[in-house]
Amino acid sequence: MGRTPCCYQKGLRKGAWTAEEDQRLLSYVKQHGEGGWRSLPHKAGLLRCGKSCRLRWANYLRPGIRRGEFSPEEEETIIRLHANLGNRWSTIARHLYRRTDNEVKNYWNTRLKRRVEAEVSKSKDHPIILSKTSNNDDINPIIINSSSLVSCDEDSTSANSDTFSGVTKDCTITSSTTTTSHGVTELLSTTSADVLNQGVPNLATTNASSTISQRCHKNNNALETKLLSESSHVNKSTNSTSSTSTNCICDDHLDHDQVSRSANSTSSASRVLLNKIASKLALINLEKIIGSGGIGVGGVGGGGGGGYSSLESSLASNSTPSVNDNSSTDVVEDLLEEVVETGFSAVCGTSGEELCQQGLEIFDFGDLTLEANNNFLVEKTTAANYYNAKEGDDNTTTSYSLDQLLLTSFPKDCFEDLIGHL
DNA sequence: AACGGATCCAACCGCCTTCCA
DNA sequence: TTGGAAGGCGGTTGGATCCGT
Repeated sequence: MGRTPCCYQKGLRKGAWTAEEDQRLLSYVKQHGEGGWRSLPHKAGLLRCGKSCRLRWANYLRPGIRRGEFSPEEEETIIRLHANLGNRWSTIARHLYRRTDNEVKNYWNTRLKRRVEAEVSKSKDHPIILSKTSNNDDINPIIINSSSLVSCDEDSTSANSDTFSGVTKDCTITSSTTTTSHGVTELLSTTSADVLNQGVPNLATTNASSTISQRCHKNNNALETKLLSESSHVNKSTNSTSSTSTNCICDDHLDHDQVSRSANSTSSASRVLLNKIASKLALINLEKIIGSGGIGVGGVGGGGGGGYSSLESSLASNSTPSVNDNSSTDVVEDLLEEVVETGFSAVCGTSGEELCQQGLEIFDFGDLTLEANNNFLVEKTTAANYYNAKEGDDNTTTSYSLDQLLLTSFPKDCFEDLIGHL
């Protein structure tokens, strides 16, 4: 026996709504407001179940709903968020101006899904090479195959998944002829310290973020030492044709020429892949929720008319709470949820005021725009501007290449610190 | 013009979460 | 703390429309 439909009742109408029914529903809700859906049909004189009324209102009759063709910007947003979030239509819809989840879902299923799958299929022949061919022939380059990125494991319960946030997923890395699975944190650990050193100053122009970059640098040095040691062991104990994830990861330098060659490709397949990487980076930047004390905030306005979320509006009032303040737990959880959903980067401080005093810059890694030259355009603003943001304020943008973006990862223990606080 | 397959999308269904008494 | 009601969400369906033959 199946579950009885929640609104099963003999004599109720189903199927397409008539103009008269719409009018009845519209005028009733105008008069009495939303809610009380179960009793609404009877009161409004409709032979429909409450659920059907709610859906009709939410997806069709509610004032302000935008209908019609999606703009290219909206399409790109859907593709990017879907890569991050999967089929979380209501969440995705919240990032589009006045679109309903149902409409976004339909648009994905009927148009975008096929297009993206076709692009991804094409991209199988265009791997992106992130690591150089070493002088040591035993060390093979890492090749992140585009189809592998697509197959990133979305199941957080996977035995191999990186569990630090519950949302960071495994990526399959193809190295020569072997295929191995890695958490994205591990993947990003391929960033070498000296390259990090070159890149971080671009991102760390303030005291506060310099502190973070120093920590990052320190961690990366330790990581590199460890990996080099492991690599040397592996290279001695395996023959030269075998390839392991370890000897890939320890490679000293990124090959900027190769990265450039891949990143400069103008094929649409490559751009789909770069967008995918951008999406993954948005998740990876969860790790930047860290800090040396309380909690700060990240994210620059919703953009595209998406409006401010509850989190953003609470923060915009310069009232960022301390994590030690129990009354602020909800806000902190909102922050985490927001970061998880959008990929907004977050940085630390104990209050909005303090962040302002530190002159901190806030980068919005959740909303990367892929430029014609295959660089990523990142919105940024100062904490002061963020907290005192007025509608219509423009944020500045900075262009980063793929490898520069890769430098923005931070140690995962920082995130765990924060979880500990909660 | 008629037919049939493909596509679109509003609406339904059932599970899950949240709310509240 | 608990259980029922209400609401939210995502998967799926089926009728309408489009389009090629």
